[in-house]
Amino acid sequence: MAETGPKSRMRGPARKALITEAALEIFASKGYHATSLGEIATAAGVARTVMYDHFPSKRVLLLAVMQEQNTALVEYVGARITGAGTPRERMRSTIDAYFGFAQSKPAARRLLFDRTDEDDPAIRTVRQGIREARTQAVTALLGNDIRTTVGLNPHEPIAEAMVELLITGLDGVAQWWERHPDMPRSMLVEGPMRLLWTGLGHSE
Amino acid sequence: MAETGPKSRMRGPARKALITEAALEIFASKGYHATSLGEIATAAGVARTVMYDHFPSKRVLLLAVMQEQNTALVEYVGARITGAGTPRERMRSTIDAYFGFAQSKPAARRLLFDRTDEDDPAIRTVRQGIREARTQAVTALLGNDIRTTVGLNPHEPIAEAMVELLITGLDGVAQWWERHPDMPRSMLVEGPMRLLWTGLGHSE
DNA sequence: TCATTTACCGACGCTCATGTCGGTTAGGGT
DNA sequence: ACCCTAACCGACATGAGCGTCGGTAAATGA
Repeated sequence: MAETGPKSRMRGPARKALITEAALEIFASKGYHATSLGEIATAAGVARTVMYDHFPSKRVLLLAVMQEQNTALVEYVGARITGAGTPRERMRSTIDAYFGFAQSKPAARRLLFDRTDEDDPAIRTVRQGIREARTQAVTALLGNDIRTTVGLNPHEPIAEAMVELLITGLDGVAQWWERHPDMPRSMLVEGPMRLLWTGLGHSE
Repeated sequence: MAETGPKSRMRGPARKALITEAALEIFASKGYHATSLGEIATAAGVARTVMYDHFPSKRVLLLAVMQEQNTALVEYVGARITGAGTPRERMRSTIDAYFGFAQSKPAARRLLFDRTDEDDPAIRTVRQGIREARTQAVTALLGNDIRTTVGLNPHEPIAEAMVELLITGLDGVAQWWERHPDMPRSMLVEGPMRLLWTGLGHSE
């Protein structure tokens, strides 16, 4: 927990920021149901009931944190994905940006994309929306290449499945990176680029 | 819930099988913390306390179901992955087998591989073991191709990351398939095969 | 038929977490 | 210097879920 000093009374927004920060870490590490508001409150240096001065319920708190981190993600990746350059350059840049996000905000990545606690309808809906936005963005990025190389209409369902393969695969690399943080980011960008652009079949 | 009739007393193992079956479905659909033993008991057609005649605790029940379904997975996929044929043929066969498992036992796939409820140390450990076994098996399957085409020593860490990319990517396709069940399995096998063997870069 | 095993259940105790309410006091505005 | 906004907290009510215990009656077998 981040002790801000022995005793001091903060202004609303500052305390709220501390709370969302703590909530992000704990929700991401333990999941929604396994974390209690008391835990988050303690980590934020405050009594449990103060939570209700800022958020009406545990669920709303989680949803607020998710929205907040999603806009952070969009700031990280959004510009790269629609930028200039060849598709290959844009793809490398996008992958790099996503790994940058995963590195500097690992808890946010987990909270947004790990499939956890989706029994709650509201949580499920929000996550689904975020995932669909990601899929759509990548489809727009790669649509042409999917057509010319794999020979698929990017609007056909099977093309969507291929985009899903890329996205979840790259996210899997990001998860692997959490367990092997010594690997330099550049290598994690170049590896998938070679694999995906070259393919496995060049030996035949 | 599967009503077995108005009233009849089953022998131990039969009732136990009903319980694990119900537990698989509900644990997979709602996650560990969000499901109660009472729910599973009702679905199994029995009072809640009967659960304790078969399993000492909720956690042990989940772990038992996971172990059970993991051996089912090994039966599905194990033979294919070490079978005969070119690496490409074995890879196609393995992908097909995994999709077959995902199709016929979607709840089992979710329970074994979705990253959920890993706050519990025991659950985390078991899942990690299952995932590592999967990674190791695929590394053995593809090690040579990774060397000859991507130019990586299959024992180097970065090669492990690439295997992780493949595995999580394919699992992502399986997840996508749950939401689009009309897609024929053969197409879901051929799509990734073309994508991964051909690569995206043949247009340049 | 009768005894024994065992599948099954209701009621209880306990813990833990959410959300409410009223009160207290620090600190900024005037 | 004083007031009053609002940041903060303790105590309470409520409910859900886990695990225990002792009892009941169905099935089995002799």
